[in-house]
Amino acid sequence: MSEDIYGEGPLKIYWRNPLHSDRRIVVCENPDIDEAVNRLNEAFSEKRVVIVVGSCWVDYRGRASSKLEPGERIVIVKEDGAVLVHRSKGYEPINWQPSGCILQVFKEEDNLVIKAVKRTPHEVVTMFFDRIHFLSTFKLVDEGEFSLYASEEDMQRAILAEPSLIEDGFKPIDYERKVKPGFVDVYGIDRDGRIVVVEIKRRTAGKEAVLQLAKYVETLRRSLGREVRGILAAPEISRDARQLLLSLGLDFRRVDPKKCSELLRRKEERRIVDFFYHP
Amino acid sequence: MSEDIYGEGPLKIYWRNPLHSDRRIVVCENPDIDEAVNRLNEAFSEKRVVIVVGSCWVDYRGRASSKLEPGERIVIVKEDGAVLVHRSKGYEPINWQPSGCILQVFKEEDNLVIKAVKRTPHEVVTMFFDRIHFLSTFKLVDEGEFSLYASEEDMQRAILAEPSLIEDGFKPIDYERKVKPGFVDVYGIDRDGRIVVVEIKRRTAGKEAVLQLAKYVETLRRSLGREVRGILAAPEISRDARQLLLSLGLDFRRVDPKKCSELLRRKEERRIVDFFYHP
DNA sequence: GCCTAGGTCCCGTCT
DNA sequence: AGACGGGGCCTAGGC
Repeated sequence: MSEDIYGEGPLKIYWRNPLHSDRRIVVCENPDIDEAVNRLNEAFSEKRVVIVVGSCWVDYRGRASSKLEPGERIVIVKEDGAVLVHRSKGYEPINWQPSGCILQVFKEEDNLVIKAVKRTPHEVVTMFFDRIHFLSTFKLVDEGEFSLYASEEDMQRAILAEPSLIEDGFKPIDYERKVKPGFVDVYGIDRDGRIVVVEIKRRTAGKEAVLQLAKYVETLRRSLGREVRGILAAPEISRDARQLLLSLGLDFRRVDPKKCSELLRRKEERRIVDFFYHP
Repeated sequence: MSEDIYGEGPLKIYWRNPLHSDRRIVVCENPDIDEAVNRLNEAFSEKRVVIVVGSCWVDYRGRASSKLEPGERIVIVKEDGAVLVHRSKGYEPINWQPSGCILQVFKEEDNLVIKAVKRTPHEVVTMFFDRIHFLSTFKLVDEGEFSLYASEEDMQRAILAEPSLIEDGFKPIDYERKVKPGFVDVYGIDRDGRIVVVEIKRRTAGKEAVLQLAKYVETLRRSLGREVRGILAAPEISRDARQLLLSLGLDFRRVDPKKCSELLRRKEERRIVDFFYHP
């Protein structure tokens, strides 16, 4: 068995000093059951993240119940009590417990037992290990922000379904329309009968987006020999891009990708309800 | 950096022998980027399971897109190419890729980059590591069977084996029967010879379940040109759903998933006993 | 490839 | 608390 301990600092490493108070990472290779029990108790009380790899079997009882026969798996226990039992294949854990469950660890008949209990609904996952290949516990530092964006395609579909997202009276004619050097996202006419080209961007539009729109507008203007309006639809536009947009006589319309995907979902829902109640 | 290698046998351990052909577990603590690239390439080509713990940021592009700013996380890559990025809290991975994606690993500007690409839909998850706390790769041996009880399938089988769970005189004719778009869970006739459609839910049935049943009843009524009864079988039904159910002239029957699985177990037991004692 | 439906779905939100 | 709907849902099964 070897053990390596890293300190708080990003690069300083403490070797074989389990008592160092700053230790953030503890790795035990091939620990015996007693040591594993100690390490896990320590980890659970300190709300450390735990990874156990070893030979285990698992019982689950709750809304349903299940039995997993022995085999080698990866078990993760997180700071908030979430538990995941992963096999060597597949996206999903074979057994699990969502966050907020209470953890117990003990030795029973020479096996390591980890019990994760949750209430409402009452559910119990019990993991039995007869061999632990390795066990590690961590204090992970993670303040990184996570941002999720809906797709540009959602925005396009939402605009086609609800053209007033661009402006009142806008009527789409076509989309993904081929113009010489590419595809126009949406193409239509405004309330005064003028041709409109819409360029959609899922994120803050920069000068590149403006130039792309300008290119399409210019191409169409020439090929049709008539006035063409250009509208940039995006959640935001950068200062420089707005400047450029105005100087080229183009318009900006704020469109939020998330709202677009919600709008689409609502439309779909209504379609189904209408089908049932007015068939 | 230390490294420990276990052999095929359950207890025999090979220390610091990276060339041993039987190695099943490789653990690298605090590896540098080049070593990590080598280990990962080796692991991916040998379809080993990988766990990486370190400081990383993640980009996702596909149906939607997302950005995860730097922080310490656990990344798991499985034999079949499934990828999971886990933060220190929560049941769900913050980023992921389902099984079947193609993996690339390389060094770029002193960072370790793991790229997981999937097609249909085309999706890319890119993970950048600037520090790796530890990296381990495994050949997990896992042939253990998994059994789940009290699923909707158990309820279906129980109803087919014991149709009085629905009502006295009910006779099932078919199950998983295809109707225009979808499948009827159980299909049969009641004591008065009327066609019955049964929709099974393993938990409290909501309005959606009622609408699902209504859809099947309506479709069959039209295609058969005769009366069709609809029965929703579930442990509970929500107030609103019950209201809707009644207004549509459908019935509810309380059926408990656990009792279904017990019934099946008892039937199975009896079958085995009968086989041995009255062959 | 599409569509349909289930899941120990999980999770946020609202009543 | 329950109820409802969304999800990069994932996954399995049919066509």
